[in-house]
Amino acid sequence: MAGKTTRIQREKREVILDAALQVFSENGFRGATLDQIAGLAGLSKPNMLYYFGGKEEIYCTLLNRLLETWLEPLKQIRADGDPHKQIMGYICAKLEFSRSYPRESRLFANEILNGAPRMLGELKGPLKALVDEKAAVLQGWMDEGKLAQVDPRHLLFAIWATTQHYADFAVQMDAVLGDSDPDPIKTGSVFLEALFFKGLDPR
Amino acid sequence: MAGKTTRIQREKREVILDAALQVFSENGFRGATLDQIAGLAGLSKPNMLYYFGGKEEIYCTLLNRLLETWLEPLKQIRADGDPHKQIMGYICAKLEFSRSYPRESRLFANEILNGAPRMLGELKGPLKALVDEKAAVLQGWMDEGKLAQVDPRHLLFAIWATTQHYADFAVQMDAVLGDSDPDPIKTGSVFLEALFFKGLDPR
Amino acid sequence: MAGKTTRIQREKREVILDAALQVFSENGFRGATLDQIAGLAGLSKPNMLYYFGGKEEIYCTLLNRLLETWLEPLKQIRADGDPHKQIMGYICAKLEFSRSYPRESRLFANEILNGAPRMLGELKGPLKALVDEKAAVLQGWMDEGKLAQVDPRHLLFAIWATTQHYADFAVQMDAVLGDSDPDPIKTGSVFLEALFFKGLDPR
Amino acid sequence: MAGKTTRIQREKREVILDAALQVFSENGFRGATLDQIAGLAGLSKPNMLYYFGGKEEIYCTLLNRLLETWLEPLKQIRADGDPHKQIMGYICAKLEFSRSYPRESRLFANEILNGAPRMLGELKGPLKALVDEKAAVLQGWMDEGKLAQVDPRHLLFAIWATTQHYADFAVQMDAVLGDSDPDPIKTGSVFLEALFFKGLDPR
DNA sequence: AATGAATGAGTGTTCATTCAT
DNA sequence: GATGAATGAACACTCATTCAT
Repeated sequence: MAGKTTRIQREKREVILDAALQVFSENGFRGATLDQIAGLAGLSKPNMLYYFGGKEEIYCTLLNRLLETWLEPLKQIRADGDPHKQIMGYICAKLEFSRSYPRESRLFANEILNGAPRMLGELKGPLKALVDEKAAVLQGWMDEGKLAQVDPRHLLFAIWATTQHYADFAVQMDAVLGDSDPDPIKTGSVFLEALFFKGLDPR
Repeated sequence: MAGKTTRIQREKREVILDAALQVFSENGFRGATLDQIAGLAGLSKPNMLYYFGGKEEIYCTLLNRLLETWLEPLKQIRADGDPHKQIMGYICAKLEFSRSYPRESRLFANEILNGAPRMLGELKGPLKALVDEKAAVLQGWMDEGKLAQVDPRHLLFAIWATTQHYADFAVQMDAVLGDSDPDPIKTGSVFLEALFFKGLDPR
Repeated sequence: MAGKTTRIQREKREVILDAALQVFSENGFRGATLDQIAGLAGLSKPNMLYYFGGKEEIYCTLLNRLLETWLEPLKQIRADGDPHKQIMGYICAKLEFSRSYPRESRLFANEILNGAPRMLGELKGPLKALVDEKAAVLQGWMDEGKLAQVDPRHLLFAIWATTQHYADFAVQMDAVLGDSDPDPIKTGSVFLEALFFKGLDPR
Repeated sequence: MAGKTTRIQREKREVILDAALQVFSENGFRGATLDQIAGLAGLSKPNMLYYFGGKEEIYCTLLNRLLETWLEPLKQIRADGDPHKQIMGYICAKLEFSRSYPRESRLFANEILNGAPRMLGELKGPLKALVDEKAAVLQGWMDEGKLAQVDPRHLLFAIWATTQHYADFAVQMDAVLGDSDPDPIKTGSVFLEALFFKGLDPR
């Protein structure tokens, strides 16, 4: 019995979160209104607030969820794998994320752009720790001569920047590309693999 | 007489625009309030609206100005120059822009992220035309064997993404880098030059 | 069957009324919320409204009950008793009421203070009648020389004011007394008895 | 010039405060609405909030003002005066206050009744200090045999209770008295002077 | 050119009450 | 009897804009 009720609750919460993701990613925290979210979710505003305590709570729920999946691909980089394969795999995973979850990417970008008021702790804590760890892995590969000697953290920044760009700046890309490229992310994938493969070649 | 008044008017408009840039870049269009801008500019709200018709007008004035300087570095790429020098120069110019005008970069990013409702025309028009032109230049260099064969537009995207990242995601960078890197843009410059130089090498 | 259900119903109603008394006396009618009351009573809000028609009904039920016990001590004053004993007994009874039922006293005070919108009829009817009756008793004692000649109604007002003060203004008393007086009502009892005894002495 | 503008502002603030006093004293803090106050003051709600930061600020402004005048009569009690005259003067002053400022008295009573959440500090600080000081004066008179030996603080409580009763419980008094007493405070004054004069006689 | 004052349309949130089960 | 869900009406407060001077 409790299971069934919970299922309904979960479903409604999902509907709300999905609508909220849409609205927050398009308008940022302050720009979004609960009216928009409720309307998109097909609920009355007070009813929505029956499932979530408030605007902030909805937003933070989204952010917290996002962060988990956000860090996941980077965690997959293993020191005992082939450097180029690992990095290419990471780039592809990030691009896939931009393709499948562009709204999440824009939500994240919006938060950072506005100074990350609700996520700075996560960035300075878990993210920094993970980057430190993986930067050491990259540095190890460079020291072994398997990778060009570059700053490992800035390499990660470049991967983030280029791959997330396909989600965050999609409007600009579409405007610039017109109808010429039916699948920009595919084209981008080919380009980025080439760029980073050659650019990181140790020779 | 009109000349003297105009000078004062221009100065006040500059003060307002500077304050507006600050506030809009930190909070986005909807997140910013005229109170904040007026306060930062040291004017009363009604007085500010004597110089600008409204919130939208201030914002659009900023955007329009921005676009001019935004396109400038790209225009500098000349077909008769050395490909690598030209591209490295562009990257440096973009990075310098991120260093000197991070607020402008974030303003632009915010606008794109939110769907570019007030700039889509500019993107589809002037920007697309310029990109088409310069993409042809890049393609020419590639055809001449002076540059690796890659998609020229996505190359531009990558340059934009990586260089603007130093302004738009500065908060994240600072969080991840801690106090270790006193000048991340300098480090980034070295890294990006290496990446793109090697990555675009025609061999 | 109806008897058994009724017993449960009565018990639940008691639980609700007790919680409501707590909340209403602390926050007034408008300041109190059904959520608070239901939470304190350990019931769900809709379930609580199964037992009472609404906020108003709960509140009025409390008020009506209160009035009965409120008038009770005054009724005990008998014309054939000893004047001083009767009056001292009344003062003591009122003080005991302030000690044992401070929440009821504050509920009453709140209602009067707010203009007695839900109790004015009771005041003008039963209360006035009772006061008129007992005022005549007091007047009789005065005419017989057993009590100082004072306005009997204002004497009652003074007794009400001073005794109820120990419940209604308890917060202020505690603040003023600090920790010096472990039992202010006891001290007050001694004081009030002295004051009224001497003050009403016919000599 | 600044003076004239300030005068208008002050006048509006006064109008608002007067309306707020009316509404808050009738309904308590939570029971009062800004709509009521603004309507009574003849202003739109946002315009009212142009003069005061919010509901709390209006309320606290009232409370702070009140406290000053509230303590004033008690301060007038002088150790070198005649005990009975001083006390009778204090009672009269308090009664006058109840006559002239019944809304202020009810505002105060409401705040205390609800636990004094916004005034407890003032009660424990300045009020307690003043009471301690004046209680010592009273005690001195008692030690000199000029006043009956009673607890001086509870004497003050009794004076407060009886005099404020004429403002706080006016509705009840009117209901009980009907039309018989055209000036209850006058009658009360006579009664209270008799009560306290005889009640505090040292013999 | 500048400002105090004013306001209508929102904006997040609360709450008593009702509905469906 | 009991509860999760839903809602309309309020409510405190914000904000871009306008008006009067």
